[in-house]
Amino acid sequence: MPELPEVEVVKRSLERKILNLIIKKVQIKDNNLRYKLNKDQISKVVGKKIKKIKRRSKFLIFEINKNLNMLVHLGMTGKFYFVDENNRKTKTSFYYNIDKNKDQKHDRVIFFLQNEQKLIYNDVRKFGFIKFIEKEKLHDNPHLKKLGPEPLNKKFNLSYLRNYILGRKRIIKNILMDQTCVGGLGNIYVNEILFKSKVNPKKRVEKLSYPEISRIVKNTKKILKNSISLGGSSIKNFSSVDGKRGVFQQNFYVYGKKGEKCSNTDCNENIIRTTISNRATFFCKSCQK
DNA sequence: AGGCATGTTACAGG
DNA sequence: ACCTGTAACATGCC
Repeated sequence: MPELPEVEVVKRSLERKILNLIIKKVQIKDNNLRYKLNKDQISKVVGKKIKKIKRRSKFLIFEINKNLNMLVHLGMTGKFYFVDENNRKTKTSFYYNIDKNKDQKHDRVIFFLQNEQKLIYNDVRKFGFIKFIEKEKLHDNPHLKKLGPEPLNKKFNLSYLRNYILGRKRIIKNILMDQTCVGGLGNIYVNEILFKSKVNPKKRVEKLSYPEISRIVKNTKKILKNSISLGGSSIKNFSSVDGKRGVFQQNFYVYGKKGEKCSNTDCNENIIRTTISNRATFFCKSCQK
């Protein structure tokens, strides 16, 4: 589910709820996430305060008592939700599975917080992870070290991308998916960005014109910002605070639209689905050259 | 039953 | 060193 906009929405929602709360206890329900948590790490966290929450590409970074960081990646299906003292789920904008029992089955880590609330990390497929890292070791953490610029940062601009592309012989979709080029884009957004930019996902980067590169940069920012403002609901089961479903999904132009008519008004082609590096790729062969 | 799924990473081969 | 494709991870849904 979570690409940059979803992670950003999760971050903002968490900030509103858990900032400056003390972690009273951490319970591991299932320690088979991508990396195992160990007891040493857990004991360092207990009794400490969540001071700050940051996002770097698709990673969440919780600052705990200034010198300790908790790095979280949601993988494909990771999510956070809250349970109050009566074991009632608290609805938040990142509460996306309606079925309580099913949800509980995939609870992996429970953080018992100061105000009698539990913050639960739930992950169906267990591709996500939680890691504790000393603050001074954070900057050379292998997960973060090689990340490219944030797509919404001004460092990600025409000259950056033009330069990055220089001397590389890859197709544009793989470049945008590559977290070392730009950090935070995933399969859904890259499909959408290339459609809006009228660039064929298989186009080799050395053949891109400046206007095309420029459109890609601009549409990247525009699409991500728009999705964040809609609550980052790129997700099938997403349900926002007021119960509205899939707000963002309704805004897909190509992703999952195989066989449907191209949404450009002057075009009569149908959207094609193909595969690039094992990932579903949707495009209009008439509009995206 | 089989194919597919928002992500990352290791590996083999070019 | 750079690039690609494939498979693997674990689970559920259509």
